[in-house]
Amino acid sequence: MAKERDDTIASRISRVLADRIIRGELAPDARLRQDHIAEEFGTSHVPVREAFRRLEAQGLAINLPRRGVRVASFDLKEVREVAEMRAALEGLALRHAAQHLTPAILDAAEEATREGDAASDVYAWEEANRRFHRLILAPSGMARLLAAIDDLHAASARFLFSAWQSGWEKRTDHDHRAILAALRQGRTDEAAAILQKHVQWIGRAPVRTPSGSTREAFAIVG
Amino acid sequence: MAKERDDTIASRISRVLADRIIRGELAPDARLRQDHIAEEFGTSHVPVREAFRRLEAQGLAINLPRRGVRVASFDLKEVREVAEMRAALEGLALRHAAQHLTPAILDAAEEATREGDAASDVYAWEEANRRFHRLILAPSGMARLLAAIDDLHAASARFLFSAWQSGWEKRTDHDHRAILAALRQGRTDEAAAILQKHVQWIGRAPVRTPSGSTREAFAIVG
DNA sequence: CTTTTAAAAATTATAGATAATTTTCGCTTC
DNA sequence: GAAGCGAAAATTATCTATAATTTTTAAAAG
Repeated sequence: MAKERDDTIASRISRVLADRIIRGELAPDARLRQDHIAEEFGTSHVPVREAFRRLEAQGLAINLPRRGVRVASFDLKEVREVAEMRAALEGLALRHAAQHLTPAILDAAEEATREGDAASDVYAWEEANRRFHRLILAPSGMARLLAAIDDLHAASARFLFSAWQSGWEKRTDHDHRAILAALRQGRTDEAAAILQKHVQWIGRAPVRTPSGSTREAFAIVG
Repeated sequence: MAKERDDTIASRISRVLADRIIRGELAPDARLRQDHIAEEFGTSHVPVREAFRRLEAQGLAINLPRRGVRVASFDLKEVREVAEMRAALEGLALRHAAQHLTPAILDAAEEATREGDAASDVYAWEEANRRFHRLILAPSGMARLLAAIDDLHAASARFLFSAWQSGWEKRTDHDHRAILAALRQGRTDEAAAILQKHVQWIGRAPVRTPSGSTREAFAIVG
């Protein structure tokens, strides 16, 4: 079992808080009070503050010195920005990963696609989708690039969960299959082109606002 | 004068350490001892640890839990990786910035190019080069993208200072001028294409190793 | 002369305490 | 009822102290 020996309290707190922010349990602009969080985790506030620095760097929280840390807010402009950054970086990663892809990896990616298609809620779909992308990009072996993409996926997931609070409908992911088909035939440029288009597809869904009315929310659905 | 009211000790420490790492005053793999740094800055080690988390996120340091923080090391593979990430992201930023560029901005960028050409040492050149890139990309208004590019520029500068320890020779930057010419004529795609090629140009220089022999070092020179 | 071992020193990670600042909330005034 | 004011409470940022762990040093054994 993975001992948490090489894991500080700070990193554990930052993972848990990141997850809550992504899932929307912590709403945009919500204050993150260090002493409250410290108490919840049964620690002092020192590791909590270190966790905050991590969340800041990931773009999930913003720090206003002396006035506390808040969950970062976002808007359609940022959804577009993240989509375009993902297109640029995932395209790059795929071009490098292509030559290292094995049939086994592509089969695993296809399985992830099937699981995504069968997902009955948005959380299951997101997990499968993220696994698909990671599977085909990780063989690039570009650590810095992959870390940047991971942070963008976290942002994407947040947008998605915010927009699709309920009412996920199953659908067949034709893009994923087209990407895999192109990769299997060695048509890397075509695979990268589909991928770049794919992650820039922004879906919209109606969400209920706190005031009871309805507005449109936007999110990356690739 | 800029009061340091909205500036924590931690952020000041992280800026100073980042600068030292970039300039090579702190060598790759050098240990960063929190108590020593705390003493130097006349603080306790708590803000030092927060600064470490920032450096980690920037890719300038790596943390081994319980075993301390070290200056991140790098190799030719990472130089290439950063160059390609810069090409992808700066290309994206320029395409968005183009429509917001004014003659005044382009004039300022041309002035930065002239200053870079006239620079007599690598530090002055890097400063002018970074200013050129920032000037033409900032009008994109894409905060997350620009922050990512800033971190990549920090990495680039580190590679550069590591390779060009001495012996900087003046040269005229034709790429910068070609980019500006294309932008002035509204040929955005051409400008972006030159920029993407430009930042992937990797120069090489001989460096003396600690053992007295000579090897080749590589760095992004755009 | 290398390897092993054990004690000593240094270092990290976290807790608990405190000063400074900001936020909250009730009271007053318009 | 809105706007301003001023304690009181809450919160942040930092420091000092301490337990746990790692690294270094040096001596002992092979």
